[in-house]
Amino acid sequence: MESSPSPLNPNSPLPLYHQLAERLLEGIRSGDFPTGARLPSEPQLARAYGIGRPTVRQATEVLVRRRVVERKRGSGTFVVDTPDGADLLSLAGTLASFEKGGIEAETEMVSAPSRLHIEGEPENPFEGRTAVGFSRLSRVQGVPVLLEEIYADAERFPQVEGVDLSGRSLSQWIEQQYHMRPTSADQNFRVTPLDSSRSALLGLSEGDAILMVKRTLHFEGARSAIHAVLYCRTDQLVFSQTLQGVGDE
Amino acid sequence: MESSPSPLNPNSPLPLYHQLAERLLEGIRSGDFPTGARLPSEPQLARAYGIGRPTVRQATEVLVRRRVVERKRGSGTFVVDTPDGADLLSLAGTLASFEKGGIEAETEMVSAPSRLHIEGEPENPFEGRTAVGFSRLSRVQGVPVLLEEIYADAERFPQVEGVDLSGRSLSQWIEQQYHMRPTSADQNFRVTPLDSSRSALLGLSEGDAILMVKRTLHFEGARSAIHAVLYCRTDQLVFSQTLQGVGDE
DNA sequence: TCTGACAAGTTGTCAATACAACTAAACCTC
DNA sequence: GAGGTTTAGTTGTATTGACAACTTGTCAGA
Repeated sequence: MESSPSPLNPNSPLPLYHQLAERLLEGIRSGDFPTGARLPSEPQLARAYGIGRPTVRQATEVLVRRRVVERKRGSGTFVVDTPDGADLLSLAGTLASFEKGGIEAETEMVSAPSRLHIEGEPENPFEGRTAVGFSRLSRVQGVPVLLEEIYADAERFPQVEGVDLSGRSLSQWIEQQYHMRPTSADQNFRVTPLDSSRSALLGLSEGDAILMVKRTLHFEGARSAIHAVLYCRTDQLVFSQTLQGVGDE
Repeated sequence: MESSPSPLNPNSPLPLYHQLAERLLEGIRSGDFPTGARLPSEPQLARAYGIGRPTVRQATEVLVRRRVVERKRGSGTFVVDTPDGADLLSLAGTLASFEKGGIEAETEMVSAPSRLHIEGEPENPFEGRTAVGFSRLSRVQGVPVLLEEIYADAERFPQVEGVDLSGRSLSQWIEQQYHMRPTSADQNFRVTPLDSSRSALLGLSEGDAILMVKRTLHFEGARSAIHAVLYCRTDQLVFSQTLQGVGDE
């Protein structure tokens, strides 16, 4: 490790352990700590940043939980290989997963965000209420692969109406705008025949079977804040998912 | 809280924080702490069990991570509503999810575990090697809903061959037998036409579209240890999933 | 050259202590 | 009865310190 790093800011609203976690993450992302590299030991980090070892452990615990590093008793803390692939059905938003998986997708709005009164959709958490709804279609190499119909809580995120979301993740926009991240999601999967309008959008025939995923995202302090229905052309793209264990490890 | 609870065992190989986490979980599962109930405070638990508050916090952190409880600064630690439903496509095994969701499913073996040489299946991690393979069919109210073709690493889990897995989760069996839990899973989703043998098993017609999920489970120290192909009758059962955030919260 | 012992490092667990930030209930006043 | 203040509790963050369990590297002896 280089000479004494710049100190953490004890007056920051971010706790010290959090600041250190971000520092270490920066180091990993910048290539200072490539995959397989061993991080400075806990006592070393404690000395270098002038904090206690339990605080260092809390920082590395954050990275352990994110699967960025793993700790080996007696050996050290190592940077872990981050799995590739378009993790479209995991918690990260769909467009974020395209980016992460290195897939060039072009997304166009099918309908712009506007207030909709939701009726007759019992699985939609906004049933009987008003949501901001919009839809968009993603293509890979010109072929439609994903149609999304998205509903956001109009009261929670009133500014959604004015945003161009053709090229960006709604979750990322919410994180940037409201500093909230999805904490969990519920989704279910069905094979369903397409109606005529959706089949036209997706380049299929009416009645063709397609994978439909209904997803409800929960944010801290805002349960069921976003609902999305995804129509996935699994014949054109592998819709993958990585699940992480939730127990203590 | 009742009078002094029985003490934790400091000589146990399970750490104290882990023992306390299990005690609290027992209390939640037994109904002592129903949904919404407030757990004894951290100082109270520390006094009651004769341990330090950081150790209590470690115990409750385990339960926070499992989404069993949530902590509210200034208020306390509360038991969280555990979502219902058959979480079949999450990390827990399929049969475990039936049980958890209160769905009575009858499962029969279609083929018993036997050593198979895997050829011509590039997505199977045992391609070109020998795995222990078997298949089973689950019915709900007499209707087939799920066909599973499962492959386990023959070298890792040689004893699979002799086990009756018609009514029990392979993951749970592995945990019991080898003390290993799945740490993560990769899966992908496709809509595919059924061949004649599988359609017969599932009560469908050859060529009918079905949701096919290919899943690879990773255990500590045993990556890609189990591979399963699931054929899901989404017309007969809701195949749901709960995803948890991985970041620090 | 190999093996075993030892030393020095690592992470894992645990504790006491202190203060900050927050919540909820009780109490007092109008 | 309502509103504001105070009090006593809660969780969150942090520190110092200690010992256990493990790994790795070095060294000495066979």
